[in-house]
Amino acid sequence: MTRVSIKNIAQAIGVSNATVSLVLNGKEKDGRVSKEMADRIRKAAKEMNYEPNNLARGLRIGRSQTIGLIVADISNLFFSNLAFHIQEYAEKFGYSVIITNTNESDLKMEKMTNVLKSRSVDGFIIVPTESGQPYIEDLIKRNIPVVLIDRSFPEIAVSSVMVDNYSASVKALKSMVNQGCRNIGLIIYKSELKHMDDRKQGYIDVLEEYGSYNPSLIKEINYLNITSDVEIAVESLLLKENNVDGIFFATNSLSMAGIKQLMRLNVDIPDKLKIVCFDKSDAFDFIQFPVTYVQQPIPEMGRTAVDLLISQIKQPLGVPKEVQRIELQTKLSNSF
Amino acid sequence: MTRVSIKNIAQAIGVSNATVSLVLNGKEKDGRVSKEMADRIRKAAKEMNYEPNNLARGLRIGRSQTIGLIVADISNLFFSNLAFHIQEYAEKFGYSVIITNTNESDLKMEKMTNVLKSRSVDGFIIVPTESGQPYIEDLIKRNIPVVLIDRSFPEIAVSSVMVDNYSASVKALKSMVNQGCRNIGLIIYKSELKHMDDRKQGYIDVLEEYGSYNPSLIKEINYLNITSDVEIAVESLLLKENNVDGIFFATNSLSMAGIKQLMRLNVDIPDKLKIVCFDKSDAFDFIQFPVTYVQQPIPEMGRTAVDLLISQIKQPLGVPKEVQRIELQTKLSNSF
DNA sequence: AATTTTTGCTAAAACGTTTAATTGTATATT
DNA sequence: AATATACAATTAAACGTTTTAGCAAAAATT
Repeated sequence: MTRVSIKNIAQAIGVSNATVSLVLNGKEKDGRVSKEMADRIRKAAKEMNYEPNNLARGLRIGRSQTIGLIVADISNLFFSNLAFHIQEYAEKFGYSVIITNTNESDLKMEKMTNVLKSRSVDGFIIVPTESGQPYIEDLIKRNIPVVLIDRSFPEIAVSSVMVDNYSASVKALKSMVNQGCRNIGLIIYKSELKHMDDRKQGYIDVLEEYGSYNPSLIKEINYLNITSDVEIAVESLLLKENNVDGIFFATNSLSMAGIKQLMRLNVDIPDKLKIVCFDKSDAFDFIQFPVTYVQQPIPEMGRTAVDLLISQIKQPLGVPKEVQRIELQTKLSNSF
Repeated sequence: MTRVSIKNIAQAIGVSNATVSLVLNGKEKDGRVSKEMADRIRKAAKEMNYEPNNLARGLRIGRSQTIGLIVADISNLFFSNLAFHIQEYAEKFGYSVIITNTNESDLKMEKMTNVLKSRSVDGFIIVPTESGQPYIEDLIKRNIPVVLIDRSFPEIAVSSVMVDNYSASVKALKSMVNQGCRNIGLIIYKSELKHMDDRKQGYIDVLEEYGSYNPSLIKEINYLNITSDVEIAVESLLLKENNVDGIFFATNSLSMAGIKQLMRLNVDIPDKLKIVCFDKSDAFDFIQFPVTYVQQPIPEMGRTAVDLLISQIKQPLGVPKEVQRIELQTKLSNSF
C-alpha cells in the first residue's frame, strides 16, 4: 500500500527506470523513446496512480520548486491578499509557496529564513521587518535568490517590488489640497524603512509647495501601541489651535485606528475634516462617510515579485544576479 | 560556494558521515560517540554554517515535516486567521505548512491535493469544498493523514475539528428571542454541507419551540451571487406582511452583504430589527449599531487540528487511524 | 590470562529521482 | 559488403541524509 515509484512502473512494464523517467518528464525526444513505449508508460503511470516524489526530484536536481514567502503580518488584509496572488501565480509555474509570518519581529525573521533555507526553498519573497537587513544580506551573500516586496533596503543590492510611495503620497496630498485642505496632519509609523520615509517626504514636499508645511502636524506612531498612540495623535491634531482640516493616514492599520477615534469624537467628515488612507479596507463599506484611499496594485505586485524571483532562480550559477527595483504606480480611489 | 553537507563536516574533522549524523541528531548516546568528539562535531557544524537538507532527510526517513493546508478562501478573515494559528502552532513541532487555496472550487480541490501529495506532505488539514468528499475519501484510502476543519463529511470516517454549529445557532436564536424577537429570518448558504445544515436546524428547533417557525423566512443564498442574492433576500424579509423583527446571518460573508443592504435601506437597528451574525469582522467596529456575533474559538480550532494531525502522523503504519470528531463550543459576543 | 562487555566509531545500503555515457540494433549510405 | 547514421533503450552514478550491522580496541570480569 506504499506509494508507487518510477521503479514500480519500470518493473511492471519491463523497462528501465531511465526510460520511464524520460517519458514522464516529456523528454522522450532527446532520450529517443519510441512512441508506442512512451504511450504504454504514460498509460501505466496513470493506471498505477503514479505521483512523482518531489523530495527525491529536488534532491537530485538541486531545486525544490518551492518559494518561501515571509510576510510581516498575515492577518493584515493587504498581506493576505498579496500572499494569495503570489501563491496563485507561482502555481502556474509549478512552484509551491510556503507562507510564514514574522509578526514584525526580527527574531522570527531570522528563524523563518533558517527554517526555509533548510527546506531548500529555491528563493524568497520577503516583506522585511524593520531591522531585518542583516538577514537579507546573509541570503544575498549565500547567493540565494531574494525579492523584497512592499519594503526595501536601498543600501543593499537586492531586487524589490514596491509601489511608488512618494508619488502615492503626493497624489493623496494634492487631492486633499485641491479639495481645500490647508492644514493637513500626517499619521505615520515611526520607522527607518524607506517606504515610510517616502510617504512622509511626499507629504512634506506637497505641503511645502503650498507653504503650509508644519512639522508639528506629523505624528509618528509606535506600531506596538497603535491604538493608544493613534488616539492621542488624532486628539492632539484636532486641537482648535491647529486648525486641521485634513488627515492623511500612511498605512491601513493606522487608518483603522484613526477612523475609530474620529467616529468616537464625532468629527464631521468630510465637511470639517477630510481624510485619505493608504490601502483599502473592507470596513470602508460600512463607514457612513466616504473614505478616499491609495489603491495599491496588489495582484500586479505579487505577480511581478514572482516573475522577478523565477528569473533569478533560472539564472545559471555564476552569472551575477541582476538587481531590479520595480516601482509600480498607485491610484487614488474616488479621485477627482 | 555550495551548501555544506554532513559529508563536508565529516571530512573536515576526519570522521565518518554516520558519526556526524548521529551527533547532529542528538543520538550520540545510542550511537555511543564520545563527549569530546560530539563537541568537536557540533562546533564544526556551527562554524561551517551547516544547515540540514530536509529534502534528503525527508527522502530517507519518508517524512517531510510538512503539512498541507487547504482552505476555501484565504482572503476571508476567518480562514486567514485559522491559517495563521495553524502555522504558528505547527512550527512549534517542527512542521512547516504549505497553505493553498481552493476558492471553493472542487476542481482546485483535486489539483491541490495532487500538488501536495507529490510534495510528500506528511498530512493534510482541509476545509473541504461542497463536493470535495471524493478527494477526501481518496486520501483516506491511501492512508494519508487528514483532518477536516470547519466543515466535515459525516458519512466518511475522518477526523475533524468543528464548532458545535447546532448549539451556536441555538444560542444565537435564543438570545434574539429573549430580546423579544418573534419573527426571525435566516440568511444562509444553499449547501449540502453538514455545518450549514446544523446552523439551519438550530434555527428551526428554537423557533419551533416558540411556535413561530415559518419556513418562508429562510433565505438560501447561492454563494456565487452573494451580493445580489442577499440584497433580494433582505428586501423580501423586510416586506411588511412578514413582520420580521430579527435576522440571523449564518456566515460572515452573508453578514457583510446583509448589513450593507440594511444600511442602504436605512433600517432602524436594533430598535426595529435585531441582527446576529456568525463570526466577527473588523468592520463591526465601524458600524453605528451594535452587532452581536457568534464567536468561534479560532486559535483553539487551529491547535486542535494540528494536534490531531500530528498524532495521526505519528501513528505507526498498520495501526488503523483513530477517528476523532471534535466539537468546540462557541460564545456569543455581547451576550446577556 | 582468557573471556566477555563496553565503548567509539565506520561501512554501506537505502530513499526515488535524473542524466551522462554507453550499448546494441536496424536502417541508410557509400 | 563495409561503414556510417539513426534509433531505442540501458547502466550506473549522484544528490544528502539516516540507520543497521559490524569491527577493533579498551575495560571489566572471571
